[in-house]
Parts: sequence; structure tokens; C-alpha cells
Amino acid sequence: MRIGELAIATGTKAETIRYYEREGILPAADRTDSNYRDYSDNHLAALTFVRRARQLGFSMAQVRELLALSDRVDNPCQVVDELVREQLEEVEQKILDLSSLRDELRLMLRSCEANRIGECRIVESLARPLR
Amino acid sequence: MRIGELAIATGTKAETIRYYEREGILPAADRTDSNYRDYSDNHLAALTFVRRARQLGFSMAQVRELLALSDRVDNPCQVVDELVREQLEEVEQKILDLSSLRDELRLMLRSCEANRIGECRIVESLARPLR
DNA sequence: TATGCACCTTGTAGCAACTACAAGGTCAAG
DNA sequence: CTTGACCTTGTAGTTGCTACAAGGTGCATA
Ligand SMILES: [Zn+2]
Ligand SMILES: [Zn+2]
Ligand SMILES: [Zn+2]
Ligand SMILES: [Zn+2]
Repeated sequence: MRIGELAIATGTKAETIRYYEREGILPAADRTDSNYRDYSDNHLAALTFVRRARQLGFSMAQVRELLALSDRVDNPCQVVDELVREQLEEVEQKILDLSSLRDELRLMLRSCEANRIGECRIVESLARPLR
Repeated sequence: MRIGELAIATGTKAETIRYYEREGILPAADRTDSNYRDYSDNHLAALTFVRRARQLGFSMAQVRELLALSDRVDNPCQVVDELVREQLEEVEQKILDLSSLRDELRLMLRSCEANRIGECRIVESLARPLR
């Protein structure tokens, strides 16, 4: 299949696919006579793996590790599990951070009783010293 | 005050302060005879405002808007409030997205009953087609 | 007075993970 | 035979900083 088909099949822009190849995340495809990239089902599977890991919030570096690990079918899977656990911890931390952000924004919104910017508590609370 | 003091006072790196000046987020400071930047309390207040808005997750573009608005003390504050409301909506959406990520990662972790990568459901679920 | 050291200056380049051109080649349909 | 969709490479832009490099300044100390 050509790059455009692979792009549609995986919901990835063609430019991103070429970028992954440049970065060594995806193996290079065969070329047709006219130098078009020609992808196999293996490429489809690999790109699917990559995109899914990226959607799950794994960094490119983590995706590289996951790809390398997933090839070693006979190795114990603890290392994979640990990567997932670390990613889970990071996501949980981000949720906590965003939740306090959300609380603060909600407080700010509730605080506005003025209609002039000069008296708006929202503007005031932005101008408050940093904690 | 010099850039280093302002940096400490606001918890901002000197390089970031210069970057804000380049970007027009902060007004340029006066210069001493030896060409050092010389900041006033107004600069301190402005940078504090910027940093707080950034900590609350506002983009640089939004910070620009907030700064412009906060100067027009006689204008109605609805526009500011609306910016905050939009930011709140974005944060809430991010929390939702991360929460489903978290759920999926938790599911993956619970699914691993193998000890070989070849049978690990975690690896399987990464290789699954994209939704 | 020298000298060491922290601080300041400008300018440039790098980070992540793409995304967006530009300028041109290929291929099938009408 | 031309149109239009697709492909190629290469380069540069995005966001919000951060990290140098190479040199100038200011002040305490030997
Ligand atoms: Zn851990
Ligand atoms: Zn208000
Ligand atoms: Zn809205
Ligand atoms: Zn496992």
C-alpha cells in the first residue's frame, strides 16, 4: 500500500509517517519503480502500535523502548509492565495538577462580582504574587 | 532591580525574562550605564501577572489578551471572564481525556497474566487496531 | 593593583512531535 | 494531452522556553 492509504488506515498524516521513518521509529518501506513508498501489513501493524502508544501518552522515547521490547517475545514482560506503570503514574500526576488548576479557575470565576475590569477580582487574582 | 533579582523574585529564569521581552510580553526595561536591564516595580507586577497566568495554563496568546484587557480598567470585565471560562473548559476537557487514558492504562496493567512478552496482553493491547 | 568570580550582554541553536510549505515527479481518467 | 490527485525531497515553522558561547561589568579580596 502507498503512504496515503496507510495514512488513512491509521489516521496518521503522510508527513508524520515520513517523519517516523526519518526518526527510525518505523522501518523504511520498499520503493516502487517510481520511488513511491510501498508498505506491507507489517508496517501497518507497526504504525498501529506506535499510534496507539502515542495516544496513550507514551513519549517517542518510550515508544522506541516498547517497540524494542515487543520484538523479544521470549523475554519476561515485567519491563513492559513497568513502563506502563510509570506512564500511569505520570498520567495520574497530570490529572492531579490539572484538577487543582480547575479548582482555582472555578474559584476565580465565582469571585467576579464587578462589571468593570478595574474592580474585577479575576484580574486581581491574576495580579496576586506567585505562590 | 537587575534581571537576576527579578528572576529570583518571580521564580523565572533570566533567560525566560529576556525571551518575554523579545516576544513583547513584557515591556523593555531601562538600561544602566553599563547596559544592564534595570527593572521597576511595574515590571515586577507585570511579570508576576504573566507567570501566574502561565501557571494557570493560559497560552502566551491568551496572556497577551489578558494583559491588554487588564489595562483597560474602565471596560466591562465580561471579556476577561470569558477567557477564564474558556480556559476552564479546556482544562476540564484535558482532565476527561487523561482520565480515560488512566482507565485504559489501569485495565492494561490488570490484564497481564503472562510472564513472556509473547503472551503479554499489554503488548497485545498496544498492537490492537486504533479506535 | 590584580584577579577572581558572579553577574550581565547578544546571538544562536536545541528540545518534542509534529505540521506546512515549495518545487517538482508520477499516474490514471476524461 | 491535460487535469488533478497523489507522491518525492528538503527546509522551515510551531510552543515556550532552555542552553550554550563569547565577551563585558562590578565588586570583594590578596
Ligand atoms: Zn514506578
Ligand atoms: Zn470580572
Ligand atoms: Zn466558552
Ligand atoms: Zn505482561
